[in-house]
Amino acid sequence: MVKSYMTGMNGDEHVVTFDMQCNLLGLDGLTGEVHTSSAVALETVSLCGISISRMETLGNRSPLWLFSLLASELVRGHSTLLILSRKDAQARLAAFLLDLSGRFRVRGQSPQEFNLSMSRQDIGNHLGMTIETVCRALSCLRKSRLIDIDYRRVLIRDFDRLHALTGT
Amino acid sequence: MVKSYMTGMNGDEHVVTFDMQCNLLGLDGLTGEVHTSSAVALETVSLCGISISRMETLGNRSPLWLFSLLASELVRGHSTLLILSRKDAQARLAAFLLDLSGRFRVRGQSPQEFNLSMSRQDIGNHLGMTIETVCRALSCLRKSRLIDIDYRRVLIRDFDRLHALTGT
DNA sequence: CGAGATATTGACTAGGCTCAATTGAAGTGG
DNA sequence: CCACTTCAATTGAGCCTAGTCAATATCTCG
Repeated sequence: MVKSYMTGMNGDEHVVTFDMQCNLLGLDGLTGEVHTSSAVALETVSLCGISISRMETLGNRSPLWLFSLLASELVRGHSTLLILSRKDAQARLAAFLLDLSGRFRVRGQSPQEFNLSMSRQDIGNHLGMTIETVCRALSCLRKSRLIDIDYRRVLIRDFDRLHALTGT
Repeated sequence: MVKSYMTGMNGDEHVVTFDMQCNLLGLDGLTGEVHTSSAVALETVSLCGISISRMETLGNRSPLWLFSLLASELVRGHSTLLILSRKDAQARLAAFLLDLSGRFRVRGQSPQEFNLSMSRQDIGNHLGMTIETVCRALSCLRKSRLIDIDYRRVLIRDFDRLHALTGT
């Protein structure tokens, strides 16, 4: 798991995405300008660099593939936007956990039980809420029997109600 | 001015972007799947359609141009994300107005005085706040002598302080 | 085991939402 | 031209969610 973040000129950071295996990082650098975001690994990772010229070659060979990739990122961003601008703390957490769950699923790992690689701080930063609110919302979800959570270990107990909570 | 919005399955709408002359609409359709967003014109507009195959041709001719275009949208989305997740009502409005101002500027129109083509409702929806909060925040900015606003007519009186307010 | 980081929980406060009333603008038809 | 309707915008009062400040609790790692 790798987190990507942008840094404001006041030095404040905003966690934009958490990326996993097979994700492409640093697409924001394709503007030709500088990268607007940085990234740090949250655990030991191996990664593969792709030069701009290599990207160009790939683009020539199958432009639609690359377009759709970028467009997907665009759509993903819009979804995140929707959640951030309209949902309350619990709904955000629910959406966040379900997003992670789905990404574990497509990678053949358990969508039901998994470890959070990131701190509460990072989660809160990413979802636009304080670390305390993250804790409280998680506790609330636990008390409602929607999830079990013990530090960074998550077990999803009720996918349906969790999904209903997100309102999407 | 055209607004693009996504519709949740509960029928609720979220205004994702406001687009102007020379903007490309519907890039989300490049996933190859369906478009995730719809668009409505807020005033009389003329527009030019580009087919997927035409996009492919353009992509072959100058892939980097198209990449950078999509990447720019990506970065733009991330900035919006940052504002939505971290700023309060006044800062969001300030950022919104300055964004519009800048876009008028590059199009040779007055960056200082302009008309809002969209309703308070749309603004609130886009910025993730209620219509009442939009009004109150605008009134507050007016009382602070940062802007003049009369219905949809906006005059920016103090760019510096407005920019400072956004905290970016 | 101890130190420092991370997480949880509580009490209080504040910014934004809800509900409600009023004003202003833009038509519409007689 | 004016009464009437309709919708957008503004403003106020009260409430509620999430932020702030503060105190513990638990984990991690040397």
